[in-house]
Amino acid sequence: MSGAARPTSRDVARAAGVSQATVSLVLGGKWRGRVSEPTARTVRATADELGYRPNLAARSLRLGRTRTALLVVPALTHEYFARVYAGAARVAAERGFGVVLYPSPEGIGPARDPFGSARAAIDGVIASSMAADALAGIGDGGRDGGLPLVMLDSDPAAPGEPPTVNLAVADGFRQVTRHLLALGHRRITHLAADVDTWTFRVRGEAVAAELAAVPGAVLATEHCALDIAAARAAAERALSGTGPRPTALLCDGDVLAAGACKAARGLGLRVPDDLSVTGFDDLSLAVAVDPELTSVRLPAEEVGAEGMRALLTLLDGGAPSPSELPVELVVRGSTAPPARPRP
Amino acid sequence: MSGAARPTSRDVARAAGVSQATVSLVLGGKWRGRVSEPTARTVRATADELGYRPNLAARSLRLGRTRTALLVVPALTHEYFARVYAGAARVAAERGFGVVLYPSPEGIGPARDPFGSARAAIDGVIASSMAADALAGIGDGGRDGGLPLVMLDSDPAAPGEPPTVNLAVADGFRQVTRHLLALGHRRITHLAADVDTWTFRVRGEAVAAELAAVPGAVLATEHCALDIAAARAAAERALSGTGPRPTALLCDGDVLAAGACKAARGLGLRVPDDLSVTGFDDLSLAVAVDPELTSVRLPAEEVGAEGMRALLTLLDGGAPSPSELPVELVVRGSTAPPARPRP
DNA sequence: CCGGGCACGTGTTACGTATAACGTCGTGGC
DNA sequence: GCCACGACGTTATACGTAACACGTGCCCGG
Repeated sequence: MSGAARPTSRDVARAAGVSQATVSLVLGGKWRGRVSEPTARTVRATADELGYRPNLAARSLRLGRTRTALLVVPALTHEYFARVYAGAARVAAERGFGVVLYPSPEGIGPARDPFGSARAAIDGVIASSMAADALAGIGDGGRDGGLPLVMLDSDPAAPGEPPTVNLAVADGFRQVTRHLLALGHRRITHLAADVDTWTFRVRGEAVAAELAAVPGAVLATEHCALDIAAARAAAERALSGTGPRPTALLCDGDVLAAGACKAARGLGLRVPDDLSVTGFDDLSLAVAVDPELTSVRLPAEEVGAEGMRALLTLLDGGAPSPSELPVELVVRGSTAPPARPRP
Repeated sequence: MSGAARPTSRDVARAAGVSQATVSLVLGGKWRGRVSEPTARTVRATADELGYRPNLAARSLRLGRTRTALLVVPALTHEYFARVYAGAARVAAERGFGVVLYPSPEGIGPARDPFGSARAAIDGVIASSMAADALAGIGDGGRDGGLPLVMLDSDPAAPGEPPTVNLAVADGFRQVTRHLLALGHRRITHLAADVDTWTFRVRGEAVAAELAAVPGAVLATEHCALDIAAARAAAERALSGTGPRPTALLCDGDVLAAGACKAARGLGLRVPDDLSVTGFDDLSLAVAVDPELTSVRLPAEEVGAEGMRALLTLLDGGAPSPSELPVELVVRGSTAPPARPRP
């Protein structure tokens, strides 16, 4: 069925009338001063004609490196992580590397050792901060097993931390908070994801710090899980509690913001006339809902790309410096000045 | 830095006082009647203690198989394909396989041979129909290069087609059409994606066939690209053309439906009171927008899972039968009986 | 008492590659 | 005229695993 077997470097050598070693040298690019130009040309032509592809398994075995990185993310179905993957894969491909995914424990089945065989076939790991829990469960009691590791969206100041690639999340939240304050909002509720990772922890502080600078501004916080239904329920709590109602909901993500909008409509409040809502992440969802969400754009692809660059530097023996990528406030239709208090 | 090197099967053998061959036999599971139970136990214990992991490169080289499949999808950022991946990865993991992604040519850079090195390290390919174009450009002039291949959402009746896993897309469109007809809609516009693959081609026919059975029902079709902005523009064309306005927009996907809803609101039409809109795919987006979309739920994970099962069957020398997975209409708030014609 | 089997392992090899170590041939310097 | 040396390749080996093809003893039937 499959006809001829894949040609090996020896087949190429035979066809070109040289030794296997020469083929390896030429195709490996380290032949300067060892093989003549015409011979090299012949070898390349022959390899091309036979459709030769080096056997990666053999190469990996010989070199002890696999040219494959592992990317650990909590869930690919979240657009942010899909985009992180895309960026990482792009940079990897440029350098002849592959990227294999480990998309969270619950996604892959109840393996005792979740990495399973992948562990042996990779040169390094890029791990999302949100996946740190999964990471802790693997291998030699939570150690990285000696594998080069790059962390995404993890606390850069943590002691003994591996190289990190971060988003300026705190800055993003300061920006969005200032945007609401500038519009005139003074009663703001932070709809916070109940996820205990660095990237989420810094948000509340950033919001509080900005509000503290404005006399009369009051902050409330409502926690919920990272899905629409939970966000809707939390927003309903925030909007129907006793005391004066907040005029703006500052959400930890576009998904939460979408839930908040639904809660508002359910309560007969119009967005943004009666209630301003802000998102975060700037997913495609942000422009799919009505009104479109004021949000904060994250360079997700660049996070993946930069993470991969850092890992490659690490593999080359270098010491990548921690990087922080800027984010950008995108104002759309879900925010407006607060309605005048009812007479 | 990394301290001790990874233990090999020979290290285990030395520590356990047996030969490397014995270790391989025991750990490979084919030792029944060849190695005594106590010896086997000792070997396993020693391997465990040393933290032995077989070197996958070596194993692949020896066996000529890599236990890795390639999944070709057009874009991971589309939730449907992320879910297909999840399903495929789950089944693969159960069988000790890995899944590597090839997420479209534009996503991975302008490599002349897009598969690049991945090509050599895989045992088989699962390809989404939408990625057929990308597939055609690779390797030996469009041939599959002898690699086992499973197609997802591809025409099962095409001659010489590899094994396929399909969704009952036509049935889904018949269901959604009947739903609209049952509500009383007679002027329906099909907002169709301008993608020329089987899974999209069959839709128009299905809708037309259902409408043909109902006297007085008229069908229009508007084509657009698969994104929100394009859908919105197309919907505006459909809703503001001459002649009687359609009372329902039947969309090829939730993304298009979201765009259609925005168009409706922009024109001052309420959904579903003035216009019914239906989606397809039942992404998380369907319940994020307001009103929630009547849609058709696709077992995306199961498509990936079934595709992987078919590939594994193929690799075992079997002949998987084409499978068609059922879909399910989910009625939500974006559809209602048409408004009475204005007096 | 001897030989055949059986239970239990072991020696050896090959997978395809990269590279260190080693020729070989021609040529130029002295 | 001879040696050293550069240019050009080749031979040989190791990476770690799986599995084929053999040993060893030992038991048991004859």
